[in-house]
Amino acid sequence: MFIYFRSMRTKDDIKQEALFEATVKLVNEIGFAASSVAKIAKEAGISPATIYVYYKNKEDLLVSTYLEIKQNLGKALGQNIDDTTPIRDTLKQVWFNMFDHIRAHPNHFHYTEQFANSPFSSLVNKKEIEKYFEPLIMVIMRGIEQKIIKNVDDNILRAFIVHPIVVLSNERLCQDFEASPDNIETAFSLAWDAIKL
Amino acid sequence: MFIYFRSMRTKDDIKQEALFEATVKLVNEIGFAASSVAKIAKEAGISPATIYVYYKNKEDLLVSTYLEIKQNLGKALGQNIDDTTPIRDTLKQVWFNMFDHIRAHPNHFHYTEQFANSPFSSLVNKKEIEKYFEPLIMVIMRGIEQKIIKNVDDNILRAFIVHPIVVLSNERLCQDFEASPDNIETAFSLAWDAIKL
Amino acid sequence: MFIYFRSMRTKDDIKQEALFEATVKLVNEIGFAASSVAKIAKEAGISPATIYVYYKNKEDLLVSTYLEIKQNLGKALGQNIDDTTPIRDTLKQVWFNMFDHIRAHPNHFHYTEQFANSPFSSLVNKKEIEKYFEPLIMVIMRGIEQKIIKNVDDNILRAFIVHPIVVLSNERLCQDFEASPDNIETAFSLAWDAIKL
Amino acid sequence: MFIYFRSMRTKDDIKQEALFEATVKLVNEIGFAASSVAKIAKEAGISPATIYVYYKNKEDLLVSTYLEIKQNLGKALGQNIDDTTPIRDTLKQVWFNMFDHIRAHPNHFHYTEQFANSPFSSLVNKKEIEKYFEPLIMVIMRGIEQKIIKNVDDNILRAFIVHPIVVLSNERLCQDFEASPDNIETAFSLAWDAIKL
DNA sequence: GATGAATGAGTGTTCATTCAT
DNA sequence: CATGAATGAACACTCATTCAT
Repeated sequence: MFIYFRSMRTKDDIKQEALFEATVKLVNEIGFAASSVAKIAKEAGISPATIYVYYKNKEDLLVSTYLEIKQNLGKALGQNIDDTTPIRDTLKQVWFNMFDHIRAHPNHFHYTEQFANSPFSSLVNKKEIEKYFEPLIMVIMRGIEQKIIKNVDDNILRAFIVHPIVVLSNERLCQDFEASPDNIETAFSLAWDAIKL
Repeated sequence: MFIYFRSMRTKDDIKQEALFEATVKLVNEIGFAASSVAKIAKEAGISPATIYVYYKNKEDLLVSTYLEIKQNLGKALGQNIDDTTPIRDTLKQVWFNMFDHIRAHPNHFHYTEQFANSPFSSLVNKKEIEKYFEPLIMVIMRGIEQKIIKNVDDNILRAFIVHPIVVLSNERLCQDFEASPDNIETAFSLAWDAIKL
Repeated sequence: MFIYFRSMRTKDDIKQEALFEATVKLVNEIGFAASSVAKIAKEAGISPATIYVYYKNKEDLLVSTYLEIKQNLGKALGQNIDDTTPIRDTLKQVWFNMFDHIRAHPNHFHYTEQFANSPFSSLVNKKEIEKYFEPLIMVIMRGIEQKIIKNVDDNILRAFIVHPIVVLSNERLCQDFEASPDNIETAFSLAWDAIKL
Repeated sequence: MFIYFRSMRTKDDIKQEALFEATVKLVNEIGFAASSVAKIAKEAGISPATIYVYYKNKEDLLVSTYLEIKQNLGKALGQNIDDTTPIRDTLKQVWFNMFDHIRAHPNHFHYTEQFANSPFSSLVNKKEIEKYFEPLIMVIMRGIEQKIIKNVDDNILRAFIVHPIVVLSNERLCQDFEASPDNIETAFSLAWDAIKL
């Protein structure tokens, strides 16, 4: 009976998963612009026509893949966080969560970087993406209220508490950076110095 | 006859300049992936075949355009800087130089952002690019030596003293950020807090 | 159990009827060439695969639809006709029958016009179609025998007593023609003048 | 020098002519819907990509081909006509002109029939086409004014004086009709009987 | 130096049809 | 009986690049 259920696992899921992995892998290997439908299909071991059984078109495939990755990242960020912990410790936890997640899924991260600079980028609802990162935003707001964090423009704060992680994780920008716990901790202390009052 | 030669030489330069502008403009308007040789040629008012008189191929055109922009940025960064000024003031000058340059040439900046995430990115010699930014690097090194700036990994320092400008200037990342002198000054104070000892 | 079988048979008929209507509707709306199997199936509310339960292939579906329409037209033409009525009155009755039928089923008519100019046209047996129009042909032959109608080539007679109706009913050819009873009667008088001795 | 001029005949014209002929030939042989860009290119002995050097897209190729044929037909219709000839004789001349032209270019005629029932048909300006047939229209109007031709709806008159030619020339509609001078003359006499007062 | 013409290779996408369920 | 899944073949079209002039 168990085996029956396993075999019932619809081909849907298998193919769709293969497509997701193939898409991410190919974008990592040959870049976004060069990742054609035909090549993705070949990598996934299916016919190009089959992609259109699962997705409306290429855009749908790429955007869906992006959203899934972003959602997973959002989930990972909010782990092991509670309201009772001091602001600094909470931010540090988020900081490490992000580094850990990116190191565990480097090519997922690379995919999002590529996607964000592609023409498809404008098709995703930024507000919806931001939803995934609400926990982080809330902590920062609490810090401002408690006069622990500088009360400056949101964008500026994020440029120092979020983007440095992105930059340091980006192989293209920081080719020789070793993401050791020490280095990550050091980087966080700079970020904290930047935003703390 | 002399005039003929003169006009021939002039024409060259005009064409090459037109190509540069057309390339940057088109990448800004329709994105990197959609900027085909044919469209660039049309925008520049020349035949696609003529591009191959000036550049070996499309890659050469795009990379050359990138390098020229980067070189100009490097030059702009080093302006009004001398060894006698205090480290903080020097860095602040560089910081404002960069903001001013990006605001004066927003689509040059946008081009480099697009280029950096294209498949052509890997073709440029990073070391050569870094050369353009030597003045900035020297100042930071002096700061470390003088125990004014934290003695940490290069990449980390740059993530806080260079990339925040890039992030804040990127319309996609900071859609609603107003690059007012006040905001830029504030952002610099955070950057300085991050790296100063 | 009995009811079950009944409902199964009914369902068949419903599907086939839905397919007929969907085919005609789609050809009217998007044209013959653009009417794919997938779209017809969607319009009929069934799976594309189901079409192949009822028809051998696309060609079979389209040809069958054509033949059914033609048969209905043939039946309509022969209504209210008998041998005792004078030739002219009989022809006039047929003439009006045809106009009435076309106006009652404009998209059936449009379908046949589209079909006739499609690659599938050559697949239908012209003789079989002609069978449907035997009554009309018989009247004309009687008219010739009775020396009331000119004794000329069949094709010529038909070009004046049948095709004018088709032409005048064709929206593409006669965009601004109003098929009022007066106009139809007038048109018939021209047709009669053409063929009468 | 003559040879020089001959060799100067731009490749343009040769290819464009080949494309015209290939398009018409293919539509005659396999029908409008089945005439793909690739097949037309192959028939013309060029690469599919080359078609896009001469025409904006498939639609442009097909519409241009149609317009050229229609224009030629229009020119042919108006030959050997003057205002002094009696109405009937003039119409007869036009009638024969049309038959002659269609018989001289049967596949040009077949192409227009196919085109008119294609989705591209709606893209041509009907008024512009009608311009080509102005001479014929003028003669009919003169006939009405002189009370020689019945004063009825334009569409009706055309259904009897123009379309019979089209019908009789259409192999699909009149498979076994022999377009002998006698038959054409006979057909004209029916047409005249239809429209004359 | 400059280009119009030409193209093989590729693009994303839809097609009619089959088949296991 | 009915269908979701799957696909090879075809579709219209664009690509970067070459070459004769």
